[in-house]
Amino acid sequence: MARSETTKKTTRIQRQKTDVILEAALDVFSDFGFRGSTIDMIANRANLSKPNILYYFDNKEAIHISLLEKLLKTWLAPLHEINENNPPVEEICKYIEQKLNMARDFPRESKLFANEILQGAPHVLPELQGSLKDLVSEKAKIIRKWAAQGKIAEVDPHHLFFSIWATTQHYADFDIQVRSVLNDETVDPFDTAAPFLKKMFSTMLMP
Amino acid sequence: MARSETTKKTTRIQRQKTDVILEAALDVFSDFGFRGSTIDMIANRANLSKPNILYYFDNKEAIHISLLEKLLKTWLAPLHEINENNPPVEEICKYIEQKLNMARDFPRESKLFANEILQGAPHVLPELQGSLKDLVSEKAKIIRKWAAQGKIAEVDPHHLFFSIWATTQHYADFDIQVRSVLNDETVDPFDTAAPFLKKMFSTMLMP
DNA sequence: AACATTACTGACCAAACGGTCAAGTTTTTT
DNA sequence: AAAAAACTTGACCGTTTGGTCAGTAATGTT
Repeated sequence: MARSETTKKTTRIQRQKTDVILEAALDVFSDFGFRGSTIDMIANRANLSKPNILYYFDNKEAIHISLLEKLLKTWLAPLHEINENNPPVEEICKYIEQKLNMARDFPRESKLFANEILQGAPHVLPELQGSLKDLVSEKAKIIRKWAAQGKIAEVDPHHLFFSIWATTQHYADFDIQVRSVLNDETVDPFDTAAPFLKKMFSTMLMP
Repeated sequence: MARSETTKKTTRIQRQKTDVILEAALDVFSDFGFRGSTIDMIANRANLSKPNILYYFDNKEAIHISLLEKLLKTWLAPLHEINENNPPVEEICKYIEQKLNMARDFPRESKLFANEILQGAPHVLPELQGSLKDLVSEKAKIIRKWAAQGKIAEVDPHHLFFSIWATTQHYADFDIQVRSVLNDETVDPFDTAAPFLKKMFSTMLMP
């Protein structure tokens, strides 16, 4: 077991080093996937020795899981914020903007998550079937309520969320393809994506 | 160099075995990514010995590249079919349906491609910047023409394609997440996704 | 049947990898 | 200042992995 987990107190150095390691690991894992990454790559990026990494984490998998746990919390935060009492279309557009900003500002996290899901979610399947599913079905109820009240058009709430996730995360995960196809360095894909997506979803939701 | 590439003629056995190998490799690569897959895993799945695999392919990378080349051809076929002279919304909806059917019927190919792009497209970057970019800008012209003629609403053609790709492929690549959130084995996600996506995009394109 | 070509495999190798450990250094505590 | 605790690392180990090769078996050709 990693030394840092045997004691109760966390020291200053422990906090600093685990942060450095996780930061480096995010770089590496998001670029090469779990199996494509090596502890040596993480150690080099973090300017630490391999045994030093393993002093703070039990093994390679523990680093990965630690990253995913951190990620999941921030990843679901915007969805939590959807509020039944605010104007529906505004609320959805705000959610889209937040998700798009996250894709722009945290592309490594998005790719890490995409990698994990692509491989069948070996580490986060319980969370998908638990907290994520519950949160989504809670928010789906709100969407259905809005539709029943005539505030928005009738739409399948689940597919609405899938589409928002897919379109926003696409700009982080498929970044290289987006830029290859656009091939116009003067324009940031995210700047033009935001109005496009907002228009698309608000048009669909218009009663 | 692989024996099969040194001679001009391809024998019956060569065609059979390379097919078996590529089929097994698609299984493995789409599940574990390039780096997460081993030649032994492919050999086991194909019921062949490892050296026998390497008799037909130079190395692991050659199998991967061979798969990607095969994939790219069929992957872009539906986009080619978009015809300027047909009714715009129908034409886009047909494209969406074709892409969604491909995600349903060829999820392994979709995941293989997603894996490749996520890792920065090390093997297909030239194709993205070449044939894909050219094809997309050709079809973007058609979209803009339709809009100028008032046949559809004004939309950014590139983001339109990105959104179609993202939403349709999402059901293959993020399959595990989709099913975790829905958790309703009685309904096939693809069946309900089709009308949802068609409605979303046709509403947006309505002039 | 004799020969040539193609197909196949067990044994092997070097490099890469995840992980360990004893011994040393630095920091904190008293 | 001394003792204790926390931190760091070079050297090492067993396993996995991509790939080779010499020799054998099967297939096709004349």
